[in-house]
Amino acid sequence: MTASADNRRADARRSRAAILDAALDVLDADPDAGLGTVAKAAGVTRQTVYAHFATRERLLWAVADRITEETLAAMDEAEPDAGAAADALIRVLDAAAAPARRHRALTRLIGALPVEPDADRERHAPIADRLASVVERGQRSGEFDTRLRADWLAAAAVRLAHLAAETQEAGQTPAAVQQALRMSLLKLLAPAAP
Amino acid sequence: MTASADNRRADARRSRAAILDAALDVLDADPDAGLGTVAKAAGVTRQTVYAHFATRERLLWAVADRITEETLAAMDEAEPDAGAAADALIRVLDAAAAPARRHRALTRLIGALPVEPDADRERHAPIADRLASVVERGQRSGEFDTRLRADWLAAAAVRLAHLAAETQEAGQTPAAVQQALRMSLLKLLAPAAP
DNA sequence: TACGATCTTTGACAGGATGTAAGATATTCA
DNA sequence: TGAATATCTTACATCCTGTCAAAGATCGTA
Repeated sequence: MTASADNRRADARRSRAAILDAALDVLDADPDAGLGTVAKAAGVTRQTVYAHFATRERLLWAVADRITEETLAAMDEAEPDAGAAADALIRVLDAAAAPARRHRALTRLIGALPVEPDADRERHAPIADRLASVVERGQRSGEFDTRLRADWLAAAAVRLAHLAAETQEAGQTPAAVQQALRMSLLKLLAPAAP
Repeated sequence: MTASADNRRADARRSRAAILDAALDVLDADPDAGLGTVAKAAGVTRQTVYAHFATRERLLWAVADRITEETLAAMDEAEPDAGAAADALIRVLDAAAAPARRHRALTRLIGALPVEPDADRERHAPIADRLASVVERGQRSGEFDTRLRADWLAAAAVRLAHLAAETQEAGQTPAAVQQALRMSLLKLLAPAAP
């Protein structure tokens, strides 16, 4: 009764992991690559891919989960509970951006998947929650506005961070973009004037 | 030398328009539909589609252009130059949201297309420009903050409007979402405190 | 270590979509 | 009406997704 809920699957686990790794690489380099290409990169047959993921879309979702986990880990490492809420928020936002930036094409691809809104929300819930709790901390401490919902503010912060990332890709200097983002966030989050 | 740069194409124009119309309908209902389905809906053969659009992707871009035009028209009808800048901005933003909402699935599909950042920016330029000039008007009149660039503020407003649309789809009451959006925009755009 | 269960491989197939091509036919404009 | 242009029909090549079945390899365990 030692820890092995995964009965009988030493090689199966290996394959699954290899496929996921390969999918990360291959599909990020070419989002239109077929499962055959992924399989080859994983050192496995196409049919083995199907043995683990019934459909292309399911594989994509599994990859999405993986990126989400990376993101969560990066966020947690950025110490959401330390220091001023505003600083923490920016720090965590920045950390969360890294994995998505690392897998740009793949992120686009996954974002384009047909999705029921509920499942989508549930998928992003852990990320949204972490941000929302930073916002809540700021609201409790008086740093942030309490008239707007924490989840709204958290989501808005994410959007602005995305915009900043894209603006930067568009060629503006990182410093200028960083400053625009920071000022925008501070204005948006600022508590009501007395 | 009368206006007919489109030499020799009375029926060709008809077909092209029919195909575009059909693509709007069909692909919005089912983004995975094949070109055969589009052709049939247009009352045309698949090969005729290829005669007008060398590839599926090109057809999609043509559809995107069409939606962009719809959006521009809707924005212009919302009188960007009338009244207070903040009201105008919200009004125009709201008008711009309608076409995208009308073709939800299609918008997703197009958004997922592989795209060179430059081409993408150029494509959205007319929309961004209109919004930016409303922002500039507000900046000149002292309604808006001048420390942030007008194009940044315009883009930020678009993101927040998107967020509002999604939040509403997620089940929150339109009134609450509208209010959150309005308050957020006003805070973000507000001029620096003396 | 040998067995039985689980995974993987091989090979093959069906269905469907994207593109391409050529010749015949119809439409348009002049 | 005649010449140019667009469309239709038919056909083909290719790629990708999914599915199936049987043989082979690997794993955990008795």
